[in-house]
Amino acid sequence: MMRKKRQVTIVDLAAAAGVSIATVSNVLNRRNVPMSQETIRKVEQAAEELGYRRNVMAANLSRQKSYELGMLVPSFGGYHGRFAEEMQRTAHTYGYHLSVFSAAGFDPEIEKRHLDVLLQRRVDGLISHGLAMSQEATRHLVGEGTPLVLFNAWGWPTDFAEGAVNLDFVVGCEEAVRCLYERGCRRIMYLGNSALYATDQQRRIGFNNGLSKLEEPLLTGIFDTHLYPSMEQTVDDVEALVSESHVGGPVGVLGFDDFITMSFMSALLRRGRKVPGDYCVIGINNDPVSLLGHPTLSTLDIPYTLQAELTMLLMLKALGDTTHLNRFPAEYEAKLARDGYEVQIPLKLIARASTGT
Amino acid sequence: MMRKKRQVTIVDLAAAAGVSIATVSNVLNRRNVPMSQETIRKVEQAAEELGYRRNVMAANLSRQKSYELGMLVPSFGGYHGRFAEEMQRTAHTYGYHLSVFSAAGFDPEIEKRHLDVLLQRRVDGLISHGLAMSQEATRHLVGEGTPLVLFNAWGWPTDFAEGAVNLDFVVGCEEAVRCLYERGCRRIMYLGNSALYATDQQRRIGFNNGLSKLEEPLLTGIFDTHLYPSMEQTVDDVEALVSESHVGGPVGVLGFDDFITMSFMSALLRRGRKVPGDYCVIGINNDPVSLLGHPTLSTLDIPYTLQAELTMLLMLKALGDTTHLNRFPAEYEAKLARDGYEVQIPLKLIARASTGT
DNA sequence: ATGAAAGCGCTAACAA
DNA sequence: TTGTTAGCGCTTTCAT
Repeated sequence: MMRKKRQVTIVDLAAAAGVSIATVSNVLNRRNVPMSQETIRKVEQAAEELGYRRNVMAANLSRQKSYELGMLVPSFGGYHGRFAEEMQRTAHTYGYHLSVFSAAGFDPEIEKRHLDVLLQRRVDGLISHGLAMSQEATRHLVGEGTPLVLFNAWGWPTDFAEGAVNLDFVVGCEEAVRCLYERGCRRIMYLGNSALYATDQQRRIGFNNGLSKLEEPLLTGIFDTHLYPSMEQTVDDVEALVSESHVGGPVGVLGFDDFITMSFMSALLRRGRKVPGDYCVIGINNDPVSLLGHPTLSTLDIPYTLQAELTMLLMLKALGDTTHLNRFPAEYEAKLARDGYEVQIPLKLIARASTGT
Repeated sequence: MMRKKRQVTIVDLAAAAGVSIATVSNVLNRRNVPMSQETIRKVEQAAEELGYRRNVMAANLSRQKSYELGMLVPSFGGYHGRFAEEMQRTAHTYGYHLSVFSAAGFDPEIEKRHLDVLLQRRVDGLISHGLAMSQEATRHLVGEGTPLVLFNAWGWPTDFAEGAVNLDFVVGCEEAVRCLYERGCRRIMYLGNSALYATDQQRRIGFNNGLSKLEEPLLTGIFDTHLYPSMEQTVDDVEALVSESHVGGPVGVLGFDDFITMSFMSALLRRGRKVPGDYCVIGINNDPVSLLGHPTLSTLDIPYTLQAELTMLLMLKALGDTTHLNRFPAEYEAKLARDGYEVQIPLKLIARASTGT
């Protein structure tokens, strides 16, 4: 077979340094065994001179552990890209390397393929959103042996994942509703997105919970933006509903995310409505876009670091990796104990111009 | 040593099917050697029943080839995330799997780390933007043997990369300037971003080229948004400059990207300026945000697929992988031959409301 | 059409 | 303090 230019191996280093390969291995891995300074120097020098580079495939194969983690996201855009970035950073902090793959939307086939490759690569653990592929397929594919930690997965079976680290959209949306109410809104709408079912459901639950806690009766409505051909038409319907009531004050709107909300707000402005004034609107995600518009958008902020740390904590526990466990704040442990299988990450409302003062 | 539950290997399959491991390997890899249907059936059945999953580390180690590619991006946001996604898809089309890592901004340390891990993993090839780390360091790190294909890297040495697939911001910006001129703008500004030096430079070159091709004299200016504490102040300075001239017509503005441009436009609207009317503005990237505002933003569209295909073509050539080469349109080959080391990807101007009609 | 056996580069138990 | 050696799971050459 045609091989590429032979790589430099520990055998070469051993020869160059005049020691055995075991010693080379020990030096290179800074293992906790006694060895003379002289040997260390010789080996390191040889490595430097020969331009040695460890072959992790061989190492992984041998020690049955890869220190590689795999992550699946539906896309690199918005929240998921940002979270993936944070996870890569966090994983590194704890000695792991994280590869991220995008499922290009929510394509189950692509998900399956990435999962399979990851498993074939013998990653130590998997991190994934509530997958698009069936839970049956997931169970079958992942099987035993490779721990799976979920994020933003609600109501997933507790038997094949270590747990789920979820953004608490329920409480977040409750607060958003409360905020709108306090700004004088007595007509409050939610702009949903049934295309992203699970996460939309959470928001709806929070929205309804929030409404049910208010004193005065309200005019409320839920609009599924996914079913509208354009945002203009959504606004049409919202305004039609609003005009039915004779209550005063601004109309409150909570949107599925900052994109949808910004888009809705633009449509509003385009037809001369005032925000705030005629409308108060709140988005979700604190995406950079929320700062771009005029007015700036009130939104729910996501504590990426917290979510990433807790996800990693769960993973390390599943991996039985006790080395770094003490580096987590004690409160994280407590939170884990309190929340159980589904860990909740609280969202913080950031009030900006779109909700007035 | 404490091993995890022993994996199912081809040895197990061989035993179960009553054949040798060589045969199992042949069957599983659908190699082009004669074998009886019966054997194939037996092996596949055994694999199915025992839940066999290939260990690619062992396979890669043995055949000295991984079919893995590594990619480095400065972040998962905006253009880079979108392009990374497209590259993953494209790589798969040609039988490769692509891992993407974010350098968290342009941190050279993180870049270095990711590169090193990728190299240790013996990926077949590397794909990277014009790195933040020094070219010296890059040369040293990558060394021989692993092909490197760059994207959006201008003026990089031709000796250690296979080539660079670059977005043609020069021509794109020329066209943008032309467009503004045709809309009646006789005062044309560029909003730069020196934080992203190389790509900003390309835009400036195009901007100046565009200006130099116009007939009438103009009032022009370049503002580096990176140096301003807020977009409000940038607008202040722009308006100050503009007020110096007594020329009529709208003011034309080309922004570094859609984010900066949207932000600028918002600031404009906030102080009562009309877009279009008082100002015509154009962004770059055709980011989803460009559709969110009011008015919608004219922008330069990026042909992700083309850029990804050409990047992959370059990579496959470097890998000496001739299997799929014929799947590329002949014009791609021609383009490669024409452009040489730095391949240019043309950008298309999308005229929307922000430049009027 | 199938199998035996020599690696691939590294780790780790054990011996010296 | 250092070395020997048996794997890790798979590919591939060369016999049979």
